[in-house]
Amino acid sequence: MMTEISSDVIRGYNDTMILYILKKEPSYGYEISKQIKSISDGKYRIKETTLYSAFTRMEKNGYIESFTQDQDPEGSGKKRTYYRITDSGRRYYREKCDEWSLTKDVIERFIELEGEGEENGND
Amino acid sequence: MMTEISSDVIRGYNDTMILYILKKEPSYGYEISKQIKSISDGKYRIKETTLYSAFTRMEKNGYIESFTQDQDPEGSGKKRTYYRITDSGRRYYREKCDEWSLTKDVIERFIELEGEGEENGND
DNA sequence: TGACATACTTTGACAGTCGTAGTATATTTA
DNA sequence: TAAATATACTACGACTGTCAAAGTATGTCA
Repeated sequence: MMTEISSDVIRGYNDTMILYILKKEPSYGYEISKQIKSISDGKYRIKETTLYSAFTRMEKNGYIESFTQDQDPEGSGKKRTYYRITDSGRRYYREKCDEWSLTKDVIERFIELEGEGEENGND
Repeated sequence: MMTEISSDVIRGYNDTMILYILKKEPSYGYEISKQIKSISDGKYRIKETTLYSAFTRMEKNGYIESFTQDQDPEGSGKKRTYYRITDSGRRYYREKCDEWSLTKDVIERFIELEGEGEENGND
C-alpha cells in the first residue's frame, strides 16, 4: 500500500501553496494546478474543486484579486480568470509559514521514524 | 498576534498523538489530554470533544480497545474508561508517521522561512 | 458552602475537501 | 470528419474531523 499525502494536513495549506505560486506572478487555475504538481514532483495534485473554492474563499478574504486578460497570441484554451496576490495575502502567507514551523515542531514530538534514536531494540 | 497551532494541520493527527501516548501504556481521556499538553510544552491542548470523538472513531476502526478499571487506591475522580492500543493501531501509527514525512516534505517546498537560503535577492 | 479538578457525554454547527457532473473551446489524432 | 484529449471553469451536495456549548457526576480543598 502506497503512502499518500495526508489531505488532513494539506487542508488549509492548499491556500498557502497557491499563494506561494502567486507570490511570483499572477496566474490562473489550470496553470497553478500544474505548478503544484511539478513542484511536488507529482506527489500532490490539487483537486479542481478544491482549487477553485480556494480562489473564491481567498478573494473574499482579500488575499487575492481576480482579473481577466486576453490570453497569449497562441491562444490556448478558453478565456481565463487570473489571480494576483494582495499585500494582505503576502502577510497571510508569512503567517501561515510561521504557523507551519510551530505546528510541525509540535507534531514531530509525537512522531517516530524508523532509524531515529530508539537504538535499543524496542518491541 | 500570537501564532497558534493550526488545527487544520493537526486535524487527523490528533489520532496519531493519542496513539503515541497509548503505545507506552494504556491510559484514559483526562490523563492523555494532560500528557499532550505537557509533551507540547503547553503549545497544544486537545479539546475534550475532539479527544473523546477520537476515542469513539479509533475504537470503531479497531485501533484501540476500551476497558474499565478500578481506579487507584487514591481514588481521584470518577470511574474511568481506559484505552489500550491494538496491533492494528500500532500499524496505523507507523503509517501515519510515514505519511507525515511525505506530507511535510511536500508542504515545505511551498514554505519560506525568514533567513533560509534565498541569499541572492529574488524579486 | 462553594469553587475547582477530575471524567465524560450529547448535540449541533462549521469549514475545507472532494466526488460527480456539466459547460465550452481548442488542439491533436484516427 | 469524428473522436479523443487538453484546457478552463462552475454547481451541487456529501463527508469528516473539529469544536463550542451545555450538561452530568464525583471528589478535594478552603
